[in-house]
This record gives sequence, structure tokens and C-alpha cells, in this order.
Amino acid sequence: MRPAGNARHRPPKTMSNDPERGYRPAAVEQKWQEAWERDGTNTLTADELRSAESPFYNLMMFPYPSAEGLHVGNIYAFTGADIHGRYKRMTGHTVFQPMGFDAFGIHSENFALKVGTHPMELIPRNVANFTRQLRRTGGMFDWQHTVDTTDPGYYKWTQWLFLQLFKAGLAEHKEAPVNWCPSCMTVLANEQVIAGACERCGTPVEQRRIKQWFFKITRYVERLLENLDHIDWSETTLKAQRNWIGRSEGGELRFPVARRNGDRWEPTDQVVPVFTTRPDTVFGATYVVLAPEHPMVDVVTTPEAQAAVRDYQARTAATDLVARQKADKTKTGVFTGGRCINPATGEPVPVWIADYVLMEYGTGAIMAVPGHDERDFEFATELGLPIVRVVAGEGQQADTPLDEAYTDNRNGRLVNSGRYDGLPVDEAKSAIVNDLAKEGLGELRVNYRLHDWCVSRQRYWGPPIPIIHCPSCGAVPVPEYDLPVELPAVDDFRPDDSGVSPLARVEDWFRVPCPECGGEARRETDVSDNFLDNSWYFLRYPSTDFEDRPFDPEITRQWLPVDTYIGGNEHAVLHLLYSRFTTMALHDLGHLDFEEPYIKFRAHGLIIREGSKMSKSKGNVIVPDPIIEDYGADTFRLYLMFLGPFSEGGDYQDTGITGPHGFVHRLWESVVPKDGELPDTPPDPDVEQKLHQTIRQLSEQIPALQYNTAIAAMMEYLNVARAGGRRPSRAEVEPLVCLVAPFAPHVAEELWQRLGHEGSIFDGANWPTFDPAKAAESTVQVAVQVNGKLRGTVSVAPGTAEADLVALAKAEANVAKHLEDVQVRKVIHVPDRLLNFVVG
RNA sequence: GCGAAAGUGGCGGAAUUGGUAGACGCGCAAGAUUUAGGAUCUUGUGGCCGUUGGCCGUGGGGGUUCGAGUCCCCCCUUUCGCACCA
Repeated sequence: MRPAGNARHRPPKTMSNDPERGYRPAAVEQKWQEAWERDGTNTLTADELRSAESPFYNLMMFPYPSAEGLHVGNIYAFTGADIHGRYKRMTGHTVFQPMGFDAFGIHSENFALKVGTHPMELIPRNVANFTRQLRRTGGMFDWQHTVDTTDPGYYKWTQWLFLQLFKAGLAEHKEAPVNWCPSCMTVLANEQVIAGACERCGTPVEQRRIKQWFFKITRYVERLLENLDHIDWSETTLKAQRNWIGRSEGGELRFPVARRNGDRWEPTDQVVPVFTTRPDTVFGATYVVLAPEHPMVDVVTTPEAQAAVRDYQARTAATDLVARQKADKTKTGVFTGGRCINPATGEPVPVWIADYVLMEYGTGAIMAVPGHDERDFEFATELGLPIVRVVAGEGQQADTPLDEAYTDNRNGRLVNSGRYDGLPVDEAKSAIVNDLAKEGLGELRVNYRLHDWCVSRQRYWGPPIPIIHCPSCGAVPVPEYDLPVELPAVDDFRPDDSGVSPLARVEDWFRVPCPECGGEARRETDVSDNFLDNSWYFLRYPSTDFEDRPFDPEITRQWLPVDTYIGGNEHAVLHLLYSRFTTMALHDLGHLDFEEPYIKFRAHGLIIREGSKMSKSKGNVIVPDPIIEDYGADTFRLYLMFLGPFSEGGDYQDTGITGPHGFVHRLWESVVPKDGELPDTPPDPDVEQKLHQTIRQLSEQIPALQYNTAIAAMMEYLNVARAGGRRPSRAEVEPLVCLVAPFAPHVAEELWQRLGHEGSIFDGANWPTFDPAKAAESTVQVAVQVNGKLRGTVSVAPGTAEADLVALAKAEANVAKHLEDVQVRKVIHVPDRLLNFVVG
């Protein structure tokens, strides 16, 4: 298969002896995939990892190995990332590009339940199929450093990670109201609840109180937010993270609970704290609203109101979150009979409960300012509560009626607010909070939307949480030498409605002695969240050669943080935020010397077809295998990248693939002519100029992931080299073989070999260098306009002076015609581009 | 509702960031070569008209400019996030 001898350039006569002169993608691709495998072209040994001089860690989001197999979206993402990696390699980097499988989690488990096959049987099958398909796509994957999150050798370290966080006080076991999906029968993180429904199955989520493990990600919230200013990520992703963290500045104001004394209301020691971003409007707080499940409800509710309050609480609990969180539904609530003292006015205000106030945000209680908050306005209008104006905008007075909430928080001044009257809104905010603070009735506060990360799952298909509950010692970590806590193989892995994990049914597994006191104890029977598995996998890849440590310090210093991470924006918040947190925590615990895992992240777009996302329900899914069979992976890769900008995705059109297919054929035919031989003559100057312009363009656009225009440039170049049936020479096509290699690696290897080279085109920095002198245009077309309208063009040497250009332009018949009988008032000259006569 | 991005031929999409709109590809038309090929090659292809020329044309309307797909204002549409977050 490999050419004999060590000549870099073998004479083309060897090719005329070759019976295989036609391009047969399947044969070429199989040949090179086998060669890469055999020669270890894409793998790095432990020594190579340790000693690489210019390491480049090219990471892409590893897939969940579904039973359906690799879909076009996977191939699209991986191809875009693979091109990046291959380019880096051809420009002299040692590229580490691993691939793995994120095979734990509800997704896999649900599918296993559906088809009635045990995941331990199903997953290896899927992984094998994925691996086969991934090889076929021609990705430069290092299969010696692969990761499977369900492998005990991997999840041993996932459990280790849990224990590190536990020992650092970053894991907490507490009873909490949680999102419960009645269909998946499991707890979901807030992030997995989309508009009140389960992200996976769309079932409305209920609320339950269960003991859960939480990671205290909120301790890192400020750093997670601040670092966003310094990392090189897609703008859309940064924005999504900022939104998700949801920082808002405001104040916590305390409303003392009031007690009736005769006909007066007096403050008690108990307070209802509220969070507000508008402390300036506190004089307009005419009532207080608690979330129905707020602990203070029982304190403020009067005996007369109790029945109504209980009833409302019960109804709320029964209402699922979808219905509850519909912003457009009419607001409801009931009066508790109790009152609080408005800390600013000293007046008693009624306390209500209403389901539009959410327990999870802020303090679970609000001061309602109907005059200046739309939701409060709506509620007050519906229930006949007083509305007071405390901010007046331009042209408004203290008594200007409010027929809707006035929410402008920039231009108003305070009214009806005692000694704060006349202050602008922003000044009043701090003044009021500071004054209340002196009385212990308030303080500045920053609130976040982000919650602690709930990591326990009452499911089967995940790594058991490595904790042993002992009646006398409490929650005891499993000693590291006992890791992994292996997931037992059990036939009945179905979750049930009890809220406990299926593992809680496996008594001989969970009954263990306490590692500390030796007494009877019980394993934690929850498994950990899938997002924990993938929050650290990139640390594992380069260190899979080691079984005795999660990641080797030296290797990690050499390869991390990840140089480029490419993936879908659907993971913009969850996976990317959690893995940042994990990395930060490991950094603080002394395991890593960096705190941000990915230097550069780029989100890719989505492939759509017939105007919408590919989905089974729409029946517009493209199955990759037959396309690869018909056209070859090289053509498929080119086509996917040619559809549109990689960052934006593209519209898959079935007939379009013939374009790139023809391009590959023409390239092949140019290097391996059907008849005769590849000319070894010097390059044509015009073709050479175009070549160097193309090299320049690709060298700029590939690192920027602008693949669609890069491919267009290569097509353009080949069109020039073959214009008018011309036969290009070796010097003209050989560099193109290198340029196309990241996109179409198999055909590039084959042509490289047929050009007489030994070994892989990817070994050695074979990316062509461009010569600016050769790329320079010898003549430029200058547009000639009269009053901004194109009237002709002149062809001149670059840098031609304006005076010469004017003379040439005026000599153009059509330009002259438009300059007749008019006076040239002004000439606009853009060197080498345009000349505009302004006439009048 | 809020936020972001985007609207360019029959279609996917280009356009050096204010300077010849429609690169490249699909599709279509005509031809060459093959005539088992989704192979190859040539030419044409935004619309309209008086066709060596001209007018119109980048969702709609206004504006800035010698010059606007690109900048500004208003409106419409689509897609994607967030969604009673106080």
C-alpha cells in the first residue's frame, strides 16, 4: 500500500502504471482509515503527550451514544472541530483530539426502559456503533485516549470529584423543594426545567420536598460572572451565562410583622425580609405579598383568614409549575388578615399570599408597589388594593393619576415620599437603603437567579454517590481506596413514584459497615447528575494512561486548559457553567493551576432541513451512512461545511452535495489525469497569483471557522487552474491538496501519496506558506462612477496616481459621454478601488 | 412580554466593514464528450427596456453621504434564548 523508496517526489510514471486511475471514495477512505489506525497517525503515546513542544488541545463536546446512531448534527459539529484540529496540526502543532461517550444519564436510561433492554447491555452496543460511524467520518480522533463515563475506571474519579467537593464543604445534603418530573420519576435541576416542564419529556413538573445533595456553586457566582469578561468565548454564549447567573442589585428591606393593639398596629420582633431592585419606591409599598409556601405565612395569618389561606396553599401546591408560571394568567391571591409595618412610612400594610411570588427567588416575599411595578399593578387592580404614585416622570405631578404602572427607573423624581421628595430615582435608592440600614431595617443586597446545583438523582443509571450514612457518624465519605462504588447490575432498574432510587431496593448492596465506626450503615442510594460526569471529562482525556489518578499533574500542566472547545449552544449554560465551577473548585483545592477550563469556546450553528430542525417527528432526518456510502465522507464533510457559516448552521438541501462532489472529482482528475501525465512545468503566473491569494484566505478563514467561504475559495482556485479545459501542473495542484486536507483528509492523503510523498500529509507541517509578493495583484480594476453611478472600469497597475486615473477614465467612451456638458465639481478617489466624478 | 440575531436571485449563501451587489455552489438553459454511470468540459443565468446602452434592484418607509446590503430613526417578519426573577 505504501510506496517503496524514500524519494519525496516520485516520477509520475508510477501513476500511469496504476490501474486505479478513477476516484473511488469508498476504497480510498477505507484504505486511509486503516492506515491511520495501523500507523497510529492520530494517536499520541504517553511519552508524546509528555514531551509535545507545541501542544494544542482540540476539544469537542462528546456525544451521548444514542441507539439511533450518529446524526448529521453530530457529524456537522465534529467535522467543524476536526478541520480546526487538522489545520493546527498542519501548521506545526501537536494536536490532541480525543473523543468519548457521555453515556450515563436519564436519556440513556429512558431509552433502555422504552426498549426493555438493560443499559449495561445497550450502551456498549451503542458505543461500538458510534465508534464505527465516527471512524467513517474521518475524524482525527485519538482512540487511545477515549473516555466512557459509564466505565468504572472513569466514574471512580467522578466519585473522587464528589468527595473532594464534599470534603471542602461544597456539597450539602438538605431537604429542599425540588422539581419532580412525574413521568421520568426523578428530581430535576432548575436548569432542566424549561418553562415549568421537564426538559426531556415535556411533562409538567411538580414540587416535592426531598433530601438532596447540592453543590454550592453560588459561592462562586461572582467569579463565574467576572471571568466571563476575560475568556474568549462566543458572544452569544457569554450572554447566555450572564443571563443565567442573573445578577441584580437592590436592597433587602425588612417589614416588621405587626400586632394589633386596640385600634393600633405595633411592630413585633419578627420581620418579613423582601428583596427589591427598587428600594426608592418603598413609600408606595401598599401591601406585602408572600409566596404561598413562605414560612412566615403561618405567623401572619389571622384565625379568621386561616381557612382561605390553607385552601389557597393547597391549590397552589396542586398546580403544576407550567400553569403557575404562565405570566399571562390572571393573578390570584388571598389576604392573610395580618399586617406588616412599612419601614419607611411606619404605616401598617396588609399581607397577602399569591402564587405570582416565587419562593425560589430573593426572599420569597415582596413589597408590592402597584404604582411602579406591572405585576403589582395588575394584582392591586384586580383585588382593589390601593395604588400610590411615588415617582413622577417628566410632566407628571404627585397627583397625576396612574392608569398603568410607571416603571421608568431613570428619569423620575420621588413624590409622596416624605423627605425624599424631589430626589432622582437612583439617588433615592441608595439614600433610602442607607437610612433604613441605620435602623436595622434594610441593607444593600445583590441577588442572583443562579441556585445551588442539585446533583442527586433518584435513578439507576449513574455513578452512585460515594457516601455512607451512619446513624452515629452521619454522612461519611467512602474511603478513596474503596472507590469506585460500583453500580450494581440489577434487573429491575425502573424508577418508581416513591422518590427513592432503585438502588434503595438492593439491600445487599446498600447495607455496609460505617467506614468510621464500623457500625451498621447504609450507602447513599442516589446517583449523581449526568452533568457531573461531563463537568470534568476534558481533564481525564490526556491522562487515561493512568489508572491511579484522575489527571496527572504534569500532563495536565502540559495540555490544559483546553485550547479550543467547539460545541452546541444548547449547552451554553448547564454543562459550560458546571464545568467552569468544577474547574474553579479543583483549582482552589490545589488540584489545578488554572481556574477556567476552556481558553476559547466557539458555538456552532444548527443544521436545518426544509426550514426546520431535523427531527423524527417531522420526518426530515438525514441518515449519514448511505450518503457516506454514495459520495464518501470527504464529500459529505465538504458539503456540510459549505452549507453556510459554521457558527450559524445551514439549510441542508439534498441536491447540493453534487457541488462539493464535483469539486473533489475535479481535484482528483487534476492530480491523476485520466490520460497522460501530470505536467511538471512551472506554474502559470496568473494561476500562481490566485494560488497565493487562496492560501492567504484559507490561512485566515480556517482559524476563524469560516469554512464555507474557505471552500468557495478553493473551488474558485481550481476553476482558475482548470479554466478553458487547461491542465494544471504539479506546482499548481500540489499545494491545493494540502489546503483541502483538513476538509477532505482521505482524498488528500491518497493524492499526496500519488504525488510521490511518503507517510501521512498530516505528519510534518505541510500547510503551504503564502508569499505576499506572489499574491499581489499586477493590475486592479478601478470602478469609474459619475455621481455615484457606475459608468465604466479601468484596468491599471496598483497604486496608479489619481491624475493618471482621471485621464484614463475620461478616455473611456461611456464615461466621457456622462461628463459632457457638465462641470466636474469634485473627484473622489479610493486608491485601487474607485474613482467618482461628482458633477452638477 | 423582555433580550439577541437575522431578513440579499428560483434555492443555500458571498460582499475587503461606507466604495463595481449577487463570489462559490445548487437548480435551470444550450452545446461538447461520453453514451451503464450522482463522472467531465464549454457557454449563459437578478428583473425590465429601445440591448456596444440604459433604468430598477439587498423586508417596508424615511434620513445621513459624492457614494448605503453595510451607518441613523420608525415599522413589518422570522429564528433563537429567557420568561410573573420583584
